[in-house]
Order: sequence, then C-alpha cells, then structure tokens
Amino acid sequence: MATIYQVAERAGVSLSTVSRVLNGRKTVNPLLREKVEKAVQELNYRPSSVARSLANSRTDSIGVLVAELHTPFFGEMMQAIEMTLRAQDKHVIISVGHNDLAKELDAVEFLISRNCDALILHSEAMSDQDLVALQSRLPVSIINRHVKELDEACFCLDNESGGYSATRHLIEQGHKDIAYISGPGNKADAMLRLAGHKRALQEAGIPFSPESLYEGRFKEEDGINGLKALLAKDIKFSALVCANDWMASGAMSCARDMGLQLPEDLSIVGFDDVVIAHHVYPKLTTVSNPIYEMGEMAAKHILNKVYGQKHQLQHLYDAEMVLRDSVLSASPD
Amino acid sequence: MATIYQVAERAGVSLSTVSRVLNGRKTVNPLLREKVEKAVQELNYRPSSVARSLANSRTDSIGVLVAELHTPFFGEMMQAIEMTLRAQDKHVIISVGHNDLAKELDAVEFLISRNCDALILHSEAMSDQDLVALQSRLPVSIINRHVKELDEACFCLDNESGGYSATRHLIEQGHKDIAYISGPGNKADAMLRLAGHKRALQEAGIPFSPESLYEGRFKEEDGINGLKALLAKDIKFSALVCANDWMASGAMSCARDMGLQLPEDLSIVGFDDVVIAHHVYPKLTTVSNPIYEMGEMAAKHILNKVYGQKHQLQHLYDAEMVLRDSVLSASPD
DNA sequence: GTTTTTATGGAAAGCGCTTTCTAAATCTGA
DNA sequence: TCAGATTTAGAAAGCGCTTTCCATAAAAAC
Repeated sequence: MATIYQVAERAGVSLSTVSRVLNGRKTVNPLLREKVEKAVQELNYRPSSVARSLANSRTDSIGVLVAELHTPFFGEMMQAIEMTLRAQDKHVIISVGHNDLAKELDAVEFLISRNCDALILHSEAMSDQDLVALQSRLPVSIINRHVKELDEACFCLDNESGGYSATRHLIEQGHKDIAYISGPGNKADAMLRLAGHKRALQEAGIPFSPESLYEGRFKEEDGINGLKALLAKDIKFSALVCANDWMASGAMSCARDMGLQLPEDLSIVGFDDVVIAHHVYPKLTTVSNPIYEMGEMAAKHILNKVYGQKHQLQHLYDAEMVLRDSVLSASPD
Repeated sequence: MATIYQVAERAGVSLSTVSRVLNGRKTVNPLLREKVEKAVQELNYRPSSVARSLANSRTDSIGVLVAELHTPFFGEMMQAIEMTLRAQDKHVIISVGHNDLAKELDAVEFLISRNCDALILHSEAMSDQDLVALQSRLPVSIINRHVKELDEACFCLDNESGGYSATRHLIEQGHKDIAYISGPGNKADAMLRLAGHKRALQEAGIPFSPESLYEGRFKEEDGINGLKALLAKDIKFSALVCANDWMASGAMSCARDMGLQLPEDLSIVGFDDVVIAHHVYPKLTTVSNPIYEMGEMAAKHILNKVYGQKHQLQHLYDAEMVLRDSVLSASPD
C-alpha cells in the first residue's frame, strides 16, 4: 500500500502539499495539485484512515447501542443510521446491550474504547443520570426515550398520542368496553401509551376501570396470559388494545384458542407496526412507529454536532394509525 | 485522557515496560508489573486503539456486508457475529449492500478503506470471481453461499437436504399432490431447495410435474401470485411447499382470500423459520435455517485466520423441520 | 573467581498522517 | 524602487502506541 511519502516523491512535492491537496485546501498551486492528483492515480493511493485518525483525533466512527438485533425494529433503525452515516463517509460500529444494565454499560465502554466520535443509543436499562454522564464524555443521540436534561439529543415517538389514537379509533368504531394490555409500569413509553388510552376514554366519557387493565412486559406470552386473565374476570369487552404488536399477536393466538372469532368476537389493535403486524391473521390494525425516520434524525444530529453539518432536525414523531383487518365496527347493542 | 507516557512516568518505568505489561508479555518482573497496574488503575488509563492500530497495522475491526438489516434473518446473523467477536475484543462495522452489485462493491470498498482486518459477507450480487479476488486482498468469510475456490471460507445451509425434508415431511403425512413455489432460478440456494424437493418426490415414486411449479423471487407477493397461478391451473394439490417463509405467508393470505380453510384444504410448509413463521395463522411448519450458528462460525473463522485462534469449525449446516400447525395429514382418498 | 548465558528494562525508530511554524516568493502601493 | 503585506510550499513536530535492538544485571557454568 502506497503511503503519502511515495505520492509526494512521485509528484516531486512535499508531504504537506500532498496532504493539502487530499484535504481540499484552497491554498495550493493548480499545477502542483494536478501533479499530486496524477501521482495519487498512478499509485492507486488511499490514505490510511488509522493514521489520519491518530493525527487529528477523529475516527469518523459512530457507535450504536441497541438492545438486540434479531428484531426487525432495531434492524430498521440500524439500516437508517448506517445509510445516512455512510453517505457522509462515517462508519457505524454496532454493539448489543441485551436490555441489561451491566451489559449495556459494558457495551458503551467498549464503544468508547474504540474511540467512537459519538454514540447513538437505544437504551432501556441505563438511568437518566447514566445518560447525562455519558453525554459529558462524548456527543450522544438518544432514540425513543426522553431525558429532560438531554432534550436536544432525544428523538422520540409521541407515545401518548399514539395510545390515544389507538383507543380513539376503537371508540369511533363504536366500541365502549375496551380492555388494555400494557407494557411494564417502569417503562416510560408503556406508561405514556396507557395515559393516551385513558385520555381517549375520558374524552368519550367512558370511565376507566383498572379491572380491564393487564400489565405485561411487551412479550408475546404476556399477550396470551393477559387476555386469558382478562377473559377470566367478570367483565365484558368487545375490543382490546395491546401496547405492542408482539403482545397483540399473543392475544390473537390466545383468543383463537379460547374459541373466539377474530375480529368478530374481539377487535384488537397493536402498537409499533412491526413486520409481523402484516402477517398475523387477521392482519393487525396498529399504530405506526417511524423508527426509520428517528434513526435517520439521530444520525443527522451527530452529523451536526460532531462534523459541523447543518441538517434540519425533528425530535418528536407522530404515531399514526395503520388500518388493517383486526378491528370491526361494534354493532350497537 | 491519559497516555502511556504518563503511566510510565507514574509507575517509574519506561514506555516499553508499560507496553509489555499491557500486552501480557511474560518477560516482566512481577514487581514492576504491579507498579504499572497500579498506575493504570489510578490514571484510569485506556490504551488508544487508534495508536495501537497504527503501530501494529491491525484494527481489530471486522467489516460485515449484508443485503439489508430490517429483516430478522440478517439481524440474527449480525447478533451472532457481534457477540462472538466482541467477546474477543474485536468490533464489527456494518455495511449494507441492498442486493445490488454496484452498491455491494461500493460497500466492500468502504469497509476496506476503513482498514478492516477481515470481511464477513452475505452477498448475492457479487460473482464468484469477485469474491475470489476479494479473498486475495484480505481474509473473508462467506455466509450462505458456496464458492468452490473458497471452500474453507464458506458457511452454508444444506439447502438441498432442507428442500428434501420439507417435501418428505408432506409425503410422510400422506400427501401426494404437492405444489411448489420456488425462488428465482438464478439463485443457487433456490435451485438446491428445489432439487431436494424433486429428490423427495422421486424417492417416493411421485413424478415431478413442471405444472405444479411456480417460480417466484422470495417475496411475499410471489406467494400470493404463485398460489393464484397454481390454483388457476387444471391441477389438484393438497399441499404446497414454499421456498421461504415470506412466500408461504403470502400464499396463506391468498389461500384464505380464495376461501380455502387452512390447513384443512391446503397444507403449507415454508423455509427459513423466520420470526413471522411463528405468528402467521396457522403457525407455519417450516425448515430451520441456523443462521445464528452460521454467523458465529463465520466469525470464528476470522478469529482463526486473522488472530491465530483455534476454534472448531463447521461448514455445512443441517436444515431441520420445525413442526407447527400448517400441515395436516392427508386423508387417504 | 572468571566467563558465558539468560532474563529483563530502556532507548529509539517507526506506523502514516495532520498541522504549525517558518521561509521563500510574489504582490501591493506610494 | 523598496518596505511591507500576502500567498504558497516545505520542514518538522507531534498523535500514542509497538517492537527491535542493545545494555545491564543476575544466574549459571567452568
């Protein structure tokens, strides 16, 4: 591999001149510039990004922390990040945290030890304080979580309004008795979605009953257990909203196992519009989660912050209804 | 950030000694070693991976090329790769090729310009020659594709035997009239799966009829169009095998749209055991694709080749039946 | 007790680039 | 025409490590 010295020699100029040409500095004689470019061509010279990083203490690499990768949600996020970053010649180093505090911290340290210029995080285990502390070490973007002190760096879905839309949609279809399977009480997004649900009920003058609420942990089996528990109670409901699609899918299998016809006997709406939403039967009506855009914005935020670019940023994202086949209009009784 | 100089100074030893301690060389006095370790602790020193890379021309980074990321298949592969590599303190740089030759080549050059020590590829667009040429530039692992000249570096599913198993399973359940929706004719894996199907038929003395074959391109809509086309023909079949789960899912919705009961009127088997297989209705009987293991092995191959480790390698993977609810025993007519 | 080995630590030369500083060359204006 | 301002190019000093080579001290051999 040719080095910058050889280019300089071949072009009959000094190191510095080659470097200037390579970095597009204006102050170089067009004649020399041409010579250098010719030499670069002839030697098929490619600057060493490592040497460059050492010299200017920038690696052009961005670390991304995700909870896991085998899930389409994160895949989409990663793809958005990779595409927008590579277009600017930056590269992304991935690291998975498995939703575990120790592992997440470990992953972050790993990324930092790799001299990343910045980090993009989708963390559930780290505390707000951890994130604030991190931000003081290097620039970060935070996806799908709002940290007050890090307002600028956060890119979130409007979970409350999403939750609102979901049950609002059901109400508009004539449903009055609506059960809810929520995510864990310690997760902000889960609680916001639930809050939206309550607001929609209230607005329609329907009292919220804790009886018709089941708290799950966002897993498929929580959908199964949740619906089972709900059905066992002495309550009636013609519709169910699940705080994510996985639980909705679980609820669907459970419903069928219990002999219910879908969507005739029970309307279901999910949340996130993950790939499976389109493949379950009946196809799931759900709430979109524009993770692709969020990933893109998180990347652009880094581009602005670290590399002096000027992209327009959007921090809060609307959750929109994706209408499919799992909701039926309630027949007036 | 502390440098190695400061550690040396604080420990009262030379640079070289610190470096030796850091790299676990044996030839260093335990007393000094201890001093150095103490200094490292106190200064919270972390070696700069960039400087290290420049000095020993290894970056400890492995580039991974995938067709796309938003699909669970690649996600699982990535996760396997990341986990096994990070355990050895290597990091992975991702790059997506979008199944397009120019983009794949571009992505590869990008990765190389990043001074990756090696590459792991899941490429469909590049030619065998491209791959061979690449191998001569730096070590590679190839997932899900067999290149004769690169035998050592390939980690593949036994597609033929998978195709065989799928059809064989149907035959064992009493099916005789089995339609097949295949992947594109120019893809080796698609053709191998089909070959397995034919072998199973032949073994059972069932003649293969081109009439009952539809060639798709591995997309959901191909499943829809495929089944539609098959049903329109003047043939009977009680079972259908689809060369991947996406087409199987498509075929399922199509079947239902055409008023067929699943699995009573039509048994379906898929291929790959992608997440959705578990969420469609009825749950899809399919053929496993141990992509996780393959990713792990591809990573270990690099570990062996570049970093002198000695992992046991497996190159060919069995495809196993995953029995769920989409296949019914055929009633003998 | 002297010579030969062996173990161990330090000095210094890179690795391939960026960037500051200086010097030479060119240009300005009176 | 000349002092001063302005360009432009080169020399050299890092960036933070690894590693070779050499020197010294300790151990072994005679």
